Amino acid sequence: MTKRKELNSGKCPVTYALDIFGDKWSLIILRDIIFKGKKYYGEFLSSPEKISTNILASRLLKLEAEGLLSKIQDTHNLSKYIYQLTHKGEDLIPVLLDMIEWSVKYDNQPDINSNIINGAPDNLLTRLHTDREGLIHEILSNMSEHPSQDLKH
Amino acid sequence: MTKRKELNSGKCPVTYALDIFGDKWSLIILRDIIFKGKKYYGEFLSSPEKISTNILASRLLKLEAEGLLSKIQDTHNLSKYIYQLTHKGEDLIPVLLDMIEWSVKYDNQPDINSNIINGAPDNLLTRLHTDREGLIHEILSNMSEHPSQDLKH
DNA sequence: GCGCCTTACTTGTGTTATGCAAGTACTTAT
DNA sequence: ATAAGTACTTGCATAACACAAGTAAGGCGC
Repeated sequence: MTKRKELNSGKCPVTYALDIFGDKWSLIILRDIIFKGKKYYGEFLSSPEKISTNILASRLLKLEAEGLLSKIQDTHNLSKYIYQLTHKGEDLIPVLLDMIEWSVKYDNQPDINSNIINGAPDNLLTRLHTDREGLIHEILSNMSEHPSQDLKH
Repeated sequence: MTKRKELNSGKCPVTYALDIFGDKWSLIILRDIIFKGKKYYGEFLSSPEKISTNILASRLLKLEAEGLLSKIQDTHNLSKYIYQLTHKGEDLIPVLLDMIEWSVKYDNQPDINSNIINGAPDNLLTRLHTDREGLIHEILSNMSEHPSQDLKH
């Protein structure tokens, strides 16, 4: 019983979101950061989806410009840069989680259900319903935990 | 404390999803069906985002081929076809809702918060947290309620 | 039946985005 | 000093897209 007004405001929220991350590569990059703990340009290049170097550079620039990522120099290797999520980027985790839940439900590849995303928290699927908040917090703490892996000292 | 295995399964769930609806236009079409109650080719064309006719046709074909939409002839006008969501398509509503929530939080256009999506249920934002299931059911019932609008008798 | 409008596309053409291979500049390791 | 690592940039071929026009089938008035 909802009224449907035909007036158009400036921009619909869905369009706002799609203009920022509504392409395949942006979300692949975000997935790599969120679930695989990646942070370097070279790490993104090594993903099985094989993103081109120019596309990766342009997407990182755009995601940074839109405030989803921040780029800082790695103090332990000045030729490397660390890309990490801002709060605006972190708040996209629910979108990714819903997409994963949907895919697992409808992708009938046999091997996919046993191995959701390499590096994602255990029991991700069941916890989506029972402990969504805790799951998101674990993902966030996993991300901040990982930078220390690369400092070999 | 999650183990990160480096083995790659055939296809990651995020990639599966993106290969199906990971472009701007597919999600615009789904938004129009879900929140605006649209169902005809001509209605999709009239959206403010101005999708081209050939792109619309190719996307409708793909979404149907992927099982997100079903296409049936309108029995009251045989030159028209009704595009409607399958269950697989309906299960994308949570993704759209999360995207809307994210956009409303970060899009600082002043007029956007007062008028979320024309035709969407009232109090959508607050109900995202307090009554997510009920909200989804209302969206679904809104969709099935609307076909009767066009049968004038 | 015969125009004429509506509806849902298809086709052709120019422009934009992407994919791929190679090259550049700076930093680090030997 | 030289080589290797890292993060890009550049040039070119290909694919996707936007735009305008055209086609085909159904509905409607007469």
